[in-house]
Amino acid sequence: MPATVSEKTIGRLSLYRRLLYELRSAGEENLYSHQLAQMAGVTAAQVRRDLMSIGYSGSPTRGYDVRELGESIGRFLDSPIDQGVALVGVGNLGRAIMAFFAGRRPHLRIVAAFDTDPYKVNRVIQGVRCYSLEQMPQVVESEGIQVGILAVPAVAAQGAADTLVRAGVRGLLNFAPVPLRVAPDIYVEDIDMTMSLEKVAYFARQRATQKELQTW
Amino acid sequence: MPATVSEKTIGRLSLYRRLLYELRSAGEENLYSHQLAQMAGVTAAQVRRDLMSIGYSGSPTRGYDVRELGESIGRFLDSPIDQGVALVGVGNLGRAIMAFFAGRRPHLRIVAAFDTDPYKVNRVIQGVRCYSLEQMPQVVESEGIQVGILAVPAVAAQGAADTLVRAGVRGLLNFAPVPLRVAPDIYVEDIDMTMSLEKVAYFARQRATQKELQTW
DNA sequence: GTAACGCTGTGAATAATTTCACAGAATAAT
DNA sequence: ATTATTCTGTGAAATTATTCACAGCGTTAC
Ligand SMILES: NC(=O)c1ccc[n+]([C@@H]2O[C@H](COP(=O)([O-])OP(=O)(O)OC[C@H]3O[C@@H](n4cnc5c(N)ncnc54)[C@H](O)[C@@H]3O)[C@@H](O)[C@H]2O)c1
Ligand SMILES: NC(=O)c1ccc[n+]([C@@H]2O[C@H](COP(=O)([O-])OP(=O)(O)OC[C@H]3O[C@@H](n4cnc5c(N)ncnc54)[C@H](O)[C@@H]3O)[C@@H](O)[C@H]2O)c1
Repeated sequence: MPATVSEKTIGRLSLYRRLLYELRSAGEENLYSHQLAQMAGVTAAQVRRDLMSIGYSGSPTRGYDVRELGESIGRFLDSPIDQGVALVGVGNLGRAIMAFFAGRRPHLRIVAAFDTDPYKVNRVIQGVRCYSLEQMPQVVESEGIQVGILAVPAVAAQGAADTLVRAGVRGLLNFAPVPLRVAPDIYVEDIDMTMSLEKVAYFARQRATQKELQTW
Repeated sequence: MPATVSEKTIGRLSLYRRLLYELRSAGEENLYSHQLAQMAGVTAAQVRRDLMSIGYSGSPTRGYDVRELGESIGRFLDSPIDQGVALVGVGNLGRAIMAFFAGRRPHLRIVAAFDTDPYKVNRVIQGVRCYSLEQMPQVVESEGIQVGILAVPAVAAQGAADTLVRAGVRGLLNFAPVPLRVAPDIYVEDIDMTMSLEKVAYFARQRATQKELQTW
């Protein structure tokens, strides 16, 4: 069991757990590494290697217990106490995100939203209260929020990140197409849709071209 | 100049180009690898290594020409002819995406949307016509679409992917939290917000804990 | 019993990615 | 001119991530 677990492994564990949850709903009780691997789109060795890091062991004959493994990943990934999330920027994307996460994982839910638009402040959207920026330090403090989602325009992203971090947030999910400058002990995950779409366009084109050249 | 360029490098090149474009708007004409690196949040060696793959050379004394380098990345990344994109699923997320990409890069724009909801079909949203699923093969064919964005509910994602691929699409940007099963010559990029948020929550917590234990 | 099977857990090998470190080059200063 | 400076481009090294390959085990079949 390694001291630190890589970012990639954490991501895959999250995926495995979701797949296990679906299997459990479907009534499955056991599965082998190669089955989970096929569902997750990775190799069986990868699955077993990832599971080493949480210290869960399967049986050579039955494989893994769907319920136990799911719970084991949960104990590893989730906080023992519920983690509240703050969303900054209640625009088109922000509202879609609120709708998406509403009523999902209770361990990790959006508990407060922030926006500069006075029309949005004090409204309740998807069951979540929208506050003004001035209220952020107080709300983040009182709710014990450690995670922030940035869905503000690019120009406002760095400022919003600074305010969140000053208020006590330790991790950021950033949708603004701007690399954030934060202290090295703050974790930032960027979701850069423009970059992702350009990647898809590049490789789609490349594969199409390769296909044409396929003469062997 | 390597025969194939890694996915990660393609992603960073997309980012570099955006940063260069901003610099150009700000009137900058030259910059060094360490400056671009700092803006992109990577090392200078990484920038130089990435630029090797597109075969653009800078000057040891002036660094890189902002305009030339941007154009050079464009020639490498972009298709010589405009690439149209199809969006499937005009819900909360789909509409936010349409708003976001509307009027951005003309090389790579959403030219058609698809939805099963008869209320949405034949409407024009953000300048983009919404079609029924039955029209997909015909529209994808006539528009020469190679790239698809999936913003449909999880249960509909695999079916929508299959329909897109059958119609001729070679690359997919998938927002549904479901690993897609497609032919190996189809490129898929997943944006899994649940996984990303869980990663942030995990590392935010871990860093916070480390800070507490910081006794050295 | 015990032999055969097909899995897991994991050291070792391999592959991919990043960083180091420095020769070579363009310029500026003298 | 010559020297000093500070960068780029790139082999080589280091690091990180993935895959191979197999010993060992629980189960089943006979
Ligand atoms: N819409 C998308 O699908 C999409 C896709 C990729 C990236 N993004 C990025 O996500 C961000 C939000 O996009 P959007 O489409 O929701 O934009 P939007 O304009 O619809 O919403 C932005 C919201 O942020 C609020 N805001 C502005 N400044 C603020 C500040 N300083 N503090 C708090 N709130 C502030 C605005 O009042 C508005 O409600 C942008 O950075 C955009 O580039 C959006
Ligand atoms: N909203 C978010 O911020 C968010 C975040 C992460 C992931 N997602 C994922 O993105 C997807 C869409 O999310 P959403 O919030 O926009 O959902 P939504 O319910 O608002 O929209 C889904 C849209 O897809 C259409 N649709 C349903 N079946 C279809 C089919 N077979 N073909 C074409 N269109 C079909 C519906 O009519 C609807 O317009 C979901 O898979 C969701 O899990 C959304």
